[in-house]
Amino acid sequence: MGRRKIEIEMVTDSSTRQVTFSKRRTGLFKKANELAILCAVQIAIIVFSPGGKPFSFGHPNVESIVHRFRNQDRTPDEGTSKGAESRDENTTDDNLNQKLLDLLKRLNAEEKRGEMLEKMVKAKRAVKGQPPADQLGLPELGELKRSFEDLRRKLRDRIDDMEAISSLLLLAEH
Amino acid sequence: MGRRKIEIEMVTDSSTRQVTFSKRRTGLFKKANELAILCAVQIAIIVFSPGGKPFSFGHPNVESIVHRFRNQDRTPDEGTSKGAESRDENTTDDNLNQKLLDLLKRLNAEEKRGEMLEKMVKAKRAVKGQPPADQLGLPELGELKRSFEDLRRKLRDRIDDMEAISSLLLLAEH
DNA sequence: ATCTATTAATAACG
DNA sequence: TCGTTATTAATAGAT
Repeated sequence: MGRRKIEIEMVTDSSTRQVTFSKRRTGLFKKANELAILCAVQIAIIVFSPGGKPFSFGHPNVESIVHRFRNQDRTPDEGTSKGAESRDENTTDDNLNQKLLDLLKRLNAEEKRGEMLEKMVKAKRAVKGQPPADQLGLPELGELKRSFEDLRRKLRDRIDDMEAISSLLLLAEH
Repeated sequence: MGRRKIEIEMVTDSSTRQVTFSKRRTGLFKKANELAILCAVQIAIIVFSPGGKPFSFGHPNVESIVHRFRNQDRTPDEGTSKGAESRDENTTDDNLNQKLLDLLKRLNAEEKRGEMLEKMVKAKRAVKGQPPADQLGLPELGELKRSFEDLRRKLRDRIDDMEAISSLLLLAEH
């Protein structure tokens, strides 16, 4: 679909290959977005450029979809498309309650973490004012950053749980 | 690119939607395959059908790509489709602290919500045991569900904040 | 980055 | 789901 038909084989010229990558990645993400909207489905794409840089597309976001995919026991085969199974049917009430309780357990765990973060911020504020405002490079920053990333990861998992639970509630509601 | 141009909005007829999903998924996977070969890159796609069935494409396979993505998880030049990106430039230290404090404020707000959810679960447990386990359809379910969705929405926002803050911390670190 | 001749994808239908 | 085809959309090569 260009001035000429091309064979599907590696583009040898690296410059051309990069251009092709950029154009086609854009097109692919656009298609993915259309699919998500037209069919109201979740979709995630991860692709590494020829230079090894990661690019991703997610509707609504990559992480939750990856998580959902991993939790789903039925693994469709790789390389092509293949359907697996739908939702678990035997959703007992106990099952539901257990999930809710698990969720609450995590909520509490993260409240603690929230408190920890608060302390760290206070500590950081205390030492503030002296450094040239722009580059502090304090050791606390690294820790703070790690904490954030950890918390973020947990939050993502929790969102996944919530999506699952919402589905269950929807089913229970009829 | 069919007999008629269509708007990118959810296809209302479920039968048509399923057909559209199948065709476009096939087309998308084909494009992904071409991109992988033409540019010699790794790519993975995960998509859930309208019926909730998982489909995947991976070159060379989904798992290795997801793993690679998770490990060197740095924010790519490009990212998701939705969610208005902000990425502010002038990152002063005050700026940073303000963001951290805002985040903590939200954390506290959600702790309260967590407590509320806990109460609701307790209430639900109390009335449990009588209903036929399968279909309770209690009014509480609807409320619970709404609460979850609301909380989920807030969590998503918070993740966005955290991503932004992580970036800021990364910058501050050098 | 933009342009456009050409090919490729697909919406509607059978 | 599969095949056909009128149309639209993506893009290869050039600027």
